[in-house]
Amino acid sequence: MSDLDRFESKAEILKAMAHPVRLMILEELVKNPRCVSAIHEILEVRQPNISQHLTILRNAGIVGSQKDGTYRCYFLIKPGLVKAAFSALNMNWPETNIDDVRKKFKLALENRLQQEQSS
Amino acid sequence: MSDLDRFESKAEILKAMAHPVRLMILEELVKNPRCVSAIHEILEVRQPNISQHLTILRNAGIVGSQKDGTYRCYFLIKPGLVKAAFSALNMNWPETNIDDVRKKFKLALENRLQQEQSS
DNA sequence: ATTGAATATTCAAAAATTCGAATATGGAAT
DNA sequence: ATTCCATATTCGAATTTTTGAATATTCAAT
Repeated sequence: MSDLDRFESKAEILKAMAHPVRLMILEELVKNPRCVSAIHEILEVRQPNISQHLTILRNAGIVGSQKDGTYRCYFLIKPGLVKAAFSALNMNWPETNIDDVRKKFKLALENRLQQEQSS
Repeated sequence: MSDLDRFESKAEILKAMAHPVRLMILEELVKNPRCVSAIHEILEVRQPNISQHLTILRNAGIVGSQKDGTYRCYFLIKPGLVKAAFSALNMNWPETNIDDVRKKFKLALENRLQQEQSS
């Protein structure tokens, strides 16, 4: 697997998640499997559009679905992944200290210039 | 903050990360602050394009930068966020058992229909 | 068979993203 | 002052995403 390929599939997952409506859908699905009309009641988004977003999530392998009569039930294929992503986004992360950056950068730069000379 | 707004900013972050080249850049920055030319050496991407991707990451508040002479050093503003995101993506998550879904969905559906009647 | 409810698909237009090419800026060194 | 190096910006074309509108499909119930 090429260096770029390694990230293609991860980018696909992130891209599929990277939409406010789809995030809202996923938040619902974290709590419970839901059929389209249940999602439709919660979100102020037209039904065909919800189906479109669900298709995107399905194609990305993030959700799966199962029919029950005229209903279709959607669920998270890897709930852990979605939960972990949400928790990463919700966490109040500390911000980098700029002085640390300066130190590390100086070191990295010196190493790089040294390598250039020796090669 | 409206229900939709809550997810707008999270979607912005995910969208900014959701590109293979930007993921590669972020993976480098997890290890160390880097200047543009260092990134350019690692990735097979033209320099202006790297600057464009860095601008996207900067606008999303994911990276910051600091000048040193003609170099400009980029760093992660919230390394924890990026690390958590990578670890979520790298983890080998277990997949949902389809029978669990059936049970949960039946329950959720029944509750929903009951609520409709009583209202 | 027909109807109605739940969901999906198609199409088109607007908006956003992507990236190369060319060019610009800004600092260092001569 | 000029040149060189590191980086940024602009512009345009190709592609992709987004969403509404209209329509199609599928199943259940009558």
